[in-house]
Amino acid sequence: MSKFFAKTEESLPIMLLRAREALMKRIRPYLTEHELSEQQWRVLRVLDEVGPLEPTELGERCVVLTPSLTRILAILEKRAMIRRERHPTDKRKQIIHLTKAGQDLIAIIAPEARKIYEELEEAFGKPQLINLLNKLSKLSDF
Amino acid sequence: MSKFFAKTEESLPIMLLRAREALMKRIRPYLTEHELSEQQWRVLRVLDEVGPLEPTELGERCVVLTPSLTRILAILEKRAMIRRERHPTDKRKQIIHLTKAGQDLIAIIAPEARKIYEELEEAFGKPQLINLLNKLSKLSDF
DNA sequence: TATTTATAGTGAACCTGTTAGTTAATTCGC
DNA sequence: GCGAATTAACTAACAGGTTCACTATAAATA
Repeated sequence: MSKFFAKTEESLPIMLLRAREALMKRIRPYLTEHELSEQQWRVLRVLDEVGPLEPTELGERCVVLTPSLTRILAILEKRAMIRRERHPTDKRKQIIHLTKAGQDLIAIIAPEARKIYEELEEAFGKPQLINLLNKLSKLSDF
Repeated sequence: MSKFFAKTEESLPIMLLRAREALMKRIRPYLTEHELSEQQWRVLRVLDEVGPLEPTELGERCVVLTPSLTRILAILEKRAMIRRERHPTDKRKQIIHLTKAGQDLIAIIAPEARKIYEELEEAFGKPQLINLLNKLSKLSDF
């Protein structure tokens, strides 16, 4: 038996969970302050970076399944952070736009989030982080 | 600005999520087959490896918050996979035991799970995995 | 063209995540 | 010993994760 999963608590899925938790524990307070969930925050940021998107692609980029995204978009729409347009040629699709209010919210929170990443980079070392991201990327293709 | 979080989709939290998803996508079917959630599976495995535990410590080891654990234990108890004992000296506490039925279920599923980890090790390289686990461990202490 | 097949988004059901608040038991400080 | 603070477990409420089913539209194909 391989050593690295001798114990459940040291198994890769758990370790990925723990590591993520450690990060999010720092970021969450800033989001909570503005009544945003992690997932809502991801949706807003991706829309800001990539531009208007169809829900399906938005979900893939955010790693959110479409039933969850349906609910998230309903909430964000109610708060006027996003708006929907019909797709010009395919009536099944929508196009999700970030509103001005959404952009403004991002502008407020982004600097805080960036600061945390910079602390991480300092504590961890940039080459180590790059290496880690590469490994995670390979793992995602497994 | 650092390169490694230039895009939300390549940020560390998302990459950790993606990597975990890739793994769990393979493991989940075996759990679903036996009507177990990921979290229920973790609880059973930890109890099997560590022995009887108080809920608080069990939750920490499984990376499950106590409100979730309360619900999970209720389900597992109803299915007779675990049983509860009162703590001998501290009446606030419980001690959670794995039952024979729980052990049997683990014995059925564990080989399948192990096979997937071995595939991963082969595809990824053991040293790489060890290195990855070490990095994740450091990250957890951030 | 008519029929089948595939895709986009939603709805429902169930479990988990997260925060906040509750109760009972224990421990600490006086 | 007595009241205050702490701890263990639970409950409640709402959001998200996961699977399945459904509707509407589009694409494939016969």
